[in-house]
Amino acid sequence: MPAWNAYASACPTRMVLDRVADKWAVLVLGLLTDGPVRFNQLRRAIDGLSQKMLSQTLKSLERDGLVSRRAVATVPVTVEYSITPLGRTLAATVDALRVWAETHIEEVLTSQERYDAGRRDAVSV
Amino acid sequence: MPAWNAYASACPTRMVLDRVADKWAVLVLGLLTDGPVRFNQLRRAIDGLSQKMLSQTLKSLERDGLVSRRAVATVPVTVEYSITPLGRTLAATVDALRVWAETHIEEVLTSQERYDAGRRDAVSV
DNA sequence: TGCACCAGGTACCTATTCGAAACCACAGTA
DNA sequence: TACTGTGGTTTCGAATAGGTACCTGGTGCA
Repeated sequence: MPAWNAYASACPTRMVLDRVADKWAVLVLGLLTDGPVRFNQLRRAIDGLSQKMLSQTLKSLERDGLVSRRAVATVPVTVEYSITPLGRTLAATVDALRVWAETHIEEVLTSQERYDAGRRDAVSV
Repeated sequence: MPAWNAYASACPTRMVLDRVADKWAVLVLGLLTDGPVRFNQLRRAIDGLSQKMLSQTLKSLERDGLVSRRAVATVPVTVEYSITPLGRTLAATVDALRVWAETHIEEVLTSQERYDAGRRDAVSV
């Protein structure tokens, strides 16, 4: 355990941020917490998500071991995606972020309004 | 409190993710937890950060009420940036994410290696 | 006089990203 | 025969992010 330094470039923790930064990834991860979902089910569930981005996102998530893919030899070959235990722990952590957002969003919005309304009074030279 | 739905597009919590997605923002926020820092101090502290991105990042952070800006009328006019109480709570939450990354990074890397080494055996048709 | 440093702003240019859409093979249905 | 739905891949083009470089403008220093 080399005690990763987040301030060094090329830090592995940066990768986690990149994954969380991907809005589709967190949405997919969130949907999968309730159980396995098929490809086109996901596509229809998340508005604005193209099949390209979905397959790309799922590939990344699978590569990171956050979701698992299972192809079922049904009539037209359906593919089931489910969240892994590891993915579940990340989803829980991201959820903490969601809680923060819900808790403090009003403060942030208030600050933004004050800022956008020209905070000339805030200039404390 | 409308119980924000993260699955609806244009959700405010999305904004929080976008902010966390900005690697420079989290790094700046992290540096400011130790105390006020000046503009060029930040720039020198974070390798690879251009002044354009720094000023852009600081502006966003200030707009969101996460950091506060204070211009000091010293010899060549220095500007001091410090973290706000609100910013500190976000930094703490993001820190949880960092902890997750440090804890599980090896699992993720292992998974990636297995994936990249051609997981033909994983095809379970 | 010329250079450097402070805190940025601005213009340009490139690389990545991402959506739209076409294409794939297969099988059931009308 | 033609169309639908399954799970994707590929290509194209537009938008955006972000780095480089140059600008202000005041001041101390050589």
